[in-house]
Amino acid sequence: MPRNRRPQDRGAKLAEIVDAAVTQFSEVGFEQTSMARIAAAAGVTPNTIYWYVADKDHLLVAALELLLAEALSDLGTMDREPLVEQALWVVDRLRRHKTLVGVVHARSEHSSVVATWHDGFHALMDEMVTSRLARDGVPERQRDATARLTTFAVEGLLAHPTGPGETRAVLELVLGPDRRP
Amino acid sequence: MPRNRRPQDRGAKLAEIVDAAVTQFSEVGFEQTSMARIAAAAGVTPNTIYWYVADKDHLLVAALELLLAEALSDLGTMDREPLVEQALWVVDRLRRHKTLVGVVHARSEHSSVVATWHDGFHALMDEMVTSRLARDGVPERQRDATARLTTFAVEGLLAHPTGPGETRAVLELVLGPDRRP
DNA sequence: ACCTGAACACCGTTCAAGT
DNA sequence: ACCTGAACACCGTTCAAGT
Repeated sequence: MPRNRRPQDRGAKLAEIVDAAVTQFSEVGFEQTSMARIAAAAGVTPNTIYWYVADKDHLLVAALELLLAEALSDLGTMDREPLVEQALWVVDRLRRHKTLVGVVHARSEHSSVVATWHDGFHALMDEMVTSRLARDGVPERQRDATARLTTFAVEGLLAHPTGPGETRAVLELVLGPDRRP
Repeated sequence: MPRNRRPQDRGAKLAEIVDAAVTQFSEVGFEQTSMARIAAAAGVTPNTIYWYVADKDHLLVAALELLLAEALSDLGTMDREPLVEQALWVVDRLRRHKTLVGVVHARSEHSSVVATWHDGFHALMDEMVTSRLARDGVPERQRDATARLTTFAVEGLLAHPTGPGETRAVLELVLGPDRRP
């Protein structure tokens, strides 16, 4: 009778695979994580993964989308906090997945899915930061460059180990209270 | 009679291999470049490379060292130019090898040679920028964070495509003329 | 000292075959 | 529709063997 057997399992199984990928990518690293390893963690055979995702880069994008969605949802809570605090929170939150910054840049060169996700991510970041800068009264001429610089600072802080004081100092240099006129 | 046959060839051959690696890494990308490809470009068999370098990561470091030495030597020419111009020149100069930024970050996680080179590179950058900031009269408290931010900005500009105006705007935001009191 | 041919373990991915 | 066993082409690296 059921035209599609277990119609809700499909999404659930995919989610399991993506969850396994997120964990392995962040703990072991993208390149060091074989499809076989992810498959084992998800309780399937390596080739089964290919029924759910096209290839390893699509799996990376799925993992990134999940991570981003969670982070954005949590970030919503601190909507009214100063930008520096929000950026600081993002850095702290994503430190766990710092490996992925370099991986995204490296893979973007030769995988169009990753490149497309990467572009969209930056567009989103730019838009979020720019609108908040506008709200804070930063003059329009400075907004674009400040938004770009903010993203670069966040990526740089993620990719390189920096102490708490240093991290705050860098972000305040970009978004600091002295920037509000 | 010669205890070591062709004593000067050793360095020359190594240089050929590293040159081939630099070219292939920048044109095709590090991951996409197989040892076989580098070997072919250098006119040797794949396994011959292993007589000169320990592994692919050591070859990457050799390539980075060559690139950095060349860039620093050329940069010496513009020692007296404003910092913004120097940074702009560096970005423009290294755009050809932009792929390597992400690769270094990605490989640093699991290769100690690459990690060590990466650390040294940042220490050098910090020192260079800090000393120039001091010369420009930037107060000591701001120097460290500004130096860090400069590196992050340069890396960000390299990793992401940005137009000339945008690139300059970002760098001026960090090092701009308005920063001199 | 220098270089090679042949092999090793492993990788992402495919595919014919099962249910 | 979903999953698998077995295979494919390729990878970085090793090693015994040559000169």
